[in-house]
Amino acid sequence: MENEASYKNRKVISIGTVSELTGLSERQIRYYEERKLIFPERSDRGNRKYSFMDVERLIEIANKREEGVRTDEILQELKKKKKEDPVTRNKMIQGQINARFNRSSPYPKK
Amino acid sequence: MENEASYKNRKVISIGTVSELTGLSERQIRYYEERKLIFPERSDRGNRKYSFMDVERLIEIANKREEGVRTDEILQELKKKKKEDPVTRNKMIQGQINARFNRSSPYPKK
DNA sequence: CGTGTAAGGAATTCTGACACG
DNA sequence: CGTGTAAGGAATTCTGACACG
Repeated sequence: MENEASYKNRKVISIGTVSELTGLSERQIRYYEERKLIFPERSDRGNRKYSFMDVERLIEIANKREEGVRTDEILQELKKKKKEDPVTRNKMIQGQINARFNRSSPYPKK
Repeated sequence: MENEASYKNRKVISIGTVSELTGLSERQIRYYEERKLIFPERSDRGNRKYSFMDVERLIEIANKREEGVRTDEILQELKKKKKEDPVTRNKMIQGQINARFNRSSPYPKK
């Protein structure tokens, strides 16, 4: 249950550390959030928290930006990638299976 | 190269977050470091940084403490465990890999 | 021994805005 | 569009110490 993948998605890294890890300025990191490219969580008092997955995505974004790709183009690429990715399809199918399974459950949600 | 295990050992979590994750006070976390039970890294400005592995160890420590085990006893148990655990050898090798990985970071400590 | 707390300082993070372009 | 920066405030973290025990 507590597998390695869970570490990758836990939002526990603060923006200063993410800045060091990615080489991006905090300003850039916040801007990419504004452009819907990343979605950090917030701590109780409002500090952004990122996962290793977010850090990797930011590095990808940084690479694209170096090539001159605009943030809205990067956003489209990320959306497209999601659909094309064969793993995503499996997950979507799995989602449908789960949906059906849940629907036929003898224990309705309400 | 960028395997899941590396996430578990990267020291990127600040003490406030570790406190939330473990339920321990910052005072306690710093004290366990003083007693050589954990070894966080330091950021440029001297802020402690912990890994998920550290968080798990702290939870273990907290459980022992609840049972009334003293910190020096916990220290002995950890040492003993290290020798007995066949996985430890592999982790030590992983540690060397991480050390190399960190050394090649674009952001050296100094 | 293990942990709480007040103390003072230094560094972190946040938001909204102006600037350049 | 994308990013730098100064601004002011609020929360974070650090160390060394006193307290209780």
